[in-house]
Amino acid sequence: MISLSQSVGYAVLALAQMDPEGETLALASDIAEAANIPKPYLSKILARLQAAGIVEGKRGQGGGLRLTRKATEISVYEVADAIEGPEWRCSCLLGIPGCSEGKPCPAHEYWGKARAEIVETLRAMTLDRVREYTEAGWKMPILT
Amino acid sequence: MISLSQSVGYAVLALAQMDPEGETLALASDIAEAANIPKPYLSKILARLQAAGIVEGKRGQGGGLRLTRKATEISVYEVADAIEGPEWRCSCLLGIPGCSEGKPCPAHEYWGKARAEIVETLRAMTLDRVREYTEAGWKMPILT
DNA sequence: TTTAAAGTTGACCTCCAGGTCGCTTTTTGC
DNA sequence: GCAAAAAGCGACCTGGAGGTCAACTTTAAA
Repeated sequence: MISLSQSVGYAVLALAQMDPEGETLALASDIAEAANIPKPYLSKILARLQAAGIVEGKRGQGGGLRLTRKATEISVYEVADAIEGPEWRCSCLLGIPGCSEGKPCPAHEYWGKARAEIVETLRAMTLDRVREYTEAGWKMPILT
Repeated sequence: MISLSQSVGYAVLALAQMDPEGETLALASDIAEAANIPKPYLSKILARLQAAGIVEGKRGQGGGLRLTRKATEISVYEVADAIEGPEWRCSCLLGIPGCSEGKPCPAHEYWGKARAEIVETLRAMTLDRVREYTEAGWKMPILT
């Protein structure tokens, strides 16, 4: 498998459901339903996003969650950092432990360039871009 | 993490240790030592490579393993198929279950192109190319 | 024919991502 | 002040990847 973790996908989709201006509050349960994410699991994801300062929660009746910045200023790159930690950018294509600039694996040079392009794309992929897809009718597929 | 599994890396490195002409037999324990792979785990990897017809084992005293084809004719792509199954090529960048052509996720189009390039590179990355690195002194780093 | 060298196999262990549950805490409206 | 509504938190379960072990089978050399 060549991909980010499922949790990052959930996080991106959840954030794309929220008010792009970061003004009105959304309920965690509404987000979970809209994005088709198990509610309890979404809580944990939101906790990480909160720790990273991407969302802000308000407790109590009438509470909810909102983006701390506008959707145009939040990238998938940043979300991946918040969920997986910054190491996700440093992985080796062949999964070889200890592979690094000093001890490059046979695929290191190629993968370094390809990964840099992917990272750049993810940096440019902001939440408002993702919203274009979700607003165009895309729904998280339901698990079997 | 964006990478293939560690097992694929082990498999590639193990194969790169063997006679590129597929003639002389190599001992599993020698391969394990040369490539710095836990011996018992290597056995399981070799079993899969054998099931895929990439290597051939000969039992008994004086036995060992050899490539069934020349190193120039075996690609990392093929090895990944043997170890992970053919699904590794179809994964979604965001790890979203059910993402497909019919139900593309917001990163689907971009990732489809990027993945195709990666796959092409892996197809062109044959074992003899990998050997160039290992012969140039590269060693699998030792785990802590 | 024995024996030691080699690969083969299945059971088992550990760790982590993904996922679930129920309780706790905070806040608002009445 | 109290009850309901919301987020927050910690314990727990599950499956698969990575890894280990010991027993088993095959085979060639002595």
